[in-house]
Amino acid sequence: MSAPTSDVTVRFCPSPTGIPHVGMIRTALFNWAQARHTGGTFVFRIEDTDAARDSEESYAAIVESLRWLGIDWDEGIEVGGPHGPYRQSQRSEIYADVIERLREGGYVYPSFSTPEEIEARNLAAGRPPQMGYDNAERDLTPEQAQAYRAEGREPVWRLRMPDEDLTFTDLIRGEVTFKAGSVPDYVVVRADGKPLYTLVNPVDDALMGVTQVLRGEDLLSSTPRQIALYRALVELGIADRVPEFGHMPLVRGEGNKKLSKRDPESNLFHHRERGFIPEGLLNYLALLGWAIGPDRDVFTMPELIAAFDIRDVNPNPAQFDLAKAEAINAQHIRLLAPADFRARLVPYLPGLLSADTYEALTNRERAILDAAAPLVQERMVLLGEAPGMLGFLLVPDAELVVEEDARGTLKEGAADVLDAAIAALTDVDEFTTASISSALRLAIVDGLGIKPRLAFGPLRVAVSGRRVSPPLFESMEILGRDSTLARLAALRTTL
RNA sequence: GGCCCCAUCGUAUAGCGGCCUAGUACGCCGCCCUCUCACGGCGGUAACGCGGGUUCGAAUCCCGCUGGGGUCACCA
Repeated sequence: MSAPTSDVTVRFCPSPTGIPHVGMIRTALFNWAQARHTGGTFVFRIEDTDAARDSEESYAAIVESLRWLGIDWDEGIEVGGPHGPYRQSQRSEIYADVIERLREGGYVYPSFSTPEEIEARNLAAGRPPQMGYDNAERDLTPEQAQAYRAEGREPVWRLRMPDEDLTFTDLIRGEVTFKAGSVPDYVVVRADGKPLYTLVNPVDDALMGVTQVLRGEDLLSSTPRQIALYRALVELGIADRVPEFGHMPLVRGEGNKKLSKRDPESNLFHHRERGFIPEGLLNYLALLGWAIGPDRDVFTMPELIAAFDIRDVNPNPAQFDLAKAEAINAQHIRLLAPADFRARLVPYLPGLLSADTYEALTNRERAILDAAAPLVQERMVLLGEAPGMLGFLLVPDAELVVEEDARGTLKEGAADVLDAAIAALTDVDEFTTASISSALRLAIVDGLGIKPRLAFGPLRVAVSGRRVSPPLFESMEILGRDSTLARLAALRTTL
């Protein structure tokens, strides 16, 4: 967020409906990366022109998402800038003025047909009903318009589309041409006078100096309409130029449909709750359509910024693969500095800790985390695994739950093993990992002649209540002698 | 249906005319390490949709086909 060193301006302009979607975040990420790579400006605008669907909750969630991920913006909501306001719901006067100029210039015309009438005309003419508007009112006379108004009809306003082929060079796909006549004149102003996305999006891009429009492929087919409007804005002196466009591939879900908003995997917060860290999720999302190099797929955001160029993005759709995402996340968890990792664990241990930040914890809690975090850092894929991995260290002995599948692993000799362990650990001088290890090996492996693999299973179950746990001797050291012995004895009495 | 986009292992990708008997990562399958699980190490499985061109030479360029996707609102 320093002064721009290039005139590249990109923007992220979601409409605040629903929960933040990973595809939407990927769009924000690529725009941000493009701005940061080029030294340009990243604008964050909100397209809330649909009062029926927009919500403040959604707005807040989107802002929170970007903040959590560390995607910052130079201009836009909350931070302001020279082209504000950045919420379209607050820009009505601006649009009213543009609409007036569009009318005066004859770029838009009133259209009185209802959707039903349009469909009826298509049917009557033997055209498929999906063909849409037939441009029937392009040349309505003032008298005809007056007649409609006399019937009490309020028109929508449509932009006159050019009658020739429309071509542009997509930054990701190269040259794209739409055939003349394939895009009908479209509505830019509702009957109630309120502008639509089709108008405000290009208008704001123009006013905010956007030079590259980078968005999802789902908007590719609306590009000719935007370019047509843009040309009008240029002629009216409202825009200096038509921006470049780049259409990013869609993020697909299982199968090959677009990742649905209904799918939990599309929900950014779902991933956060499960314990994705920003570094991991962002890295994975960047991999959907982009690669940093031939034999590498783990990288940091500074590395992404250094290497990113929207022109290198793949045009083909990418499937969201949770397993791969988790693997990438696991790698980033391992890359975290130990203290950083430890601190991030805290919010994922609700109910097991007395506070939700490391600093606010008790000394004992901090000591446990200090010792235990390094033991689990390379065993975790998601921070949400923390309660399962560390819970036994934070719970009073009496409240330890021995899980059924863990108890199920106990064999005949378990009681003898526990007895031998209790005896050995009672006598051991220093209750440290090294001495615990040697004492137990001496007593059980050597003493009872039981293979290590079988010797420590019952102890693990007794101490952690689970089949899988952090390293056993280290865990015992953290618990301390009293707690360890209490747990061994507790399990012993149930055999 | 019209328009538009896309096409390399199951997935994400590298490849931008010869370095490709196609590389990497995830996944999967073995083996090693090992107190569990991970980590790490070693090995394996697996792809250029099809057909025509262009070229000395094509995964790479062109055309067609096939397949998939997106979009056709007074939503964005």
